[in-house]
Amino acid sequence: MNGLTIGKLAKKAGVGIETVRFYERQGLIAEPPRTASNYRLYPENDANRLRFIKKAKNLGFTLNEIKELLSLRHDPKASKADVKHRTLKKIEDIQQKIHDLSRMKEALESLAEACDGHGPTSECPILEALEAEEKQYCGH
Amino acid sequence: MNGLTIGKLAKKAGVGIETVRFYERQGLIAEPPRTASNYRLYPENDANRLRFIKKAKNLGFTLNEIKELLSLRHDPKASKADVKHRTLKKIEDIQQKIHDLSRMKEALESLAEACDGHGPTSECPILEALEAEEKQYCGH
DNA sequence: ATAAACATTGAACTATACTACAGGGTCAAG
DNA sequence: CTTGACCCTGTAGTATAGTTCAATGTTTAT
Repeated sequence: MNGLTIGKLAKKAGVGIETVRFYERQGLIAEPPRTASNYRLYPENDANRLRFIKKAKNLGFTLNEIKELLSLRHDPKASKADVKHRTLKKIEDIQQKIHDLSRMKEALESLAEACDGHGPTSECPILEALEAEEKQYCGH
Repeated sequence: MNGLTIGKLAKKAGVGIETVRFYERQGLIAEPPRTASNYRLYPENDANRLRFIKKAKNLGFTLNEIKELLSLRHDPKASKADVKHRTLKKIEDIQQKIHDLSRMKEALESLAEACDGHGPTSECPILEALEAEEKQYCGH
């Protein structure tokens, strides 16, 4: 027994069956081989691909961005230099996201502390969290 | 001259005018005072609020989640303990996101290295990036 | 062998988050 | 005092990411 039916795959990846078919239409997962009775039979590894998509979506990437991320490895019509260039750009995006999340986390930690009655805490740590760097660029 | 018209505010925050009115309808920003001629007049600080919303959206939070985040400070009908509890939960979410992004970044760095012809690199670092921890919980 | 649980397609429907009018009023410059 | 850039409300349309449904075929368990 090799391969997963769409239901097994969906369950393993924690997504809906319809979502799997939707991702196939969108080109996020490859069309799998079919059984004699026309059932899709997925390689086990597609569960990881689906889980990746799920997490990446949770991290604010659109399906199109995720498609790009997944196509970075083995892109046949792209030079190594081009792949490297695009990869470095993605890394920068991600670095920025990590940075923003870290600031948000700090703000929430400061808020949690304020809840203990320990103070003094800034009046509005959450808003401050992500605004500081803008000021440096824009000078408002 | 105190306060920003909706157009000035939108420009300062880097969003569309319609978006500002939409966020007002959704309860993400407060209804501002109006001029005699019924124009909205926003406090300067609302630009920061809008920028926060923009960034948080980019980090994968929905408008509803963002609303919750913004209401954590000064929630009148909630005990300090309750606010603290919800805040700690948000911090965990964020910690998880940072973790996932870090793994993704590592994977892309490994991919970028592979582009230099330095090797050997894993065949599929991107998929591996986010799948490892699942295995530990599910034992597949 | 028959019912329950699963699979197929295609099309319609939903939620979220905007975005674009239409039809009007306001304001600042020349 | 008009022209253009701005604002108002309300409604309708769009993009993204699914979700549901109908009508039908297949597999599995009793």
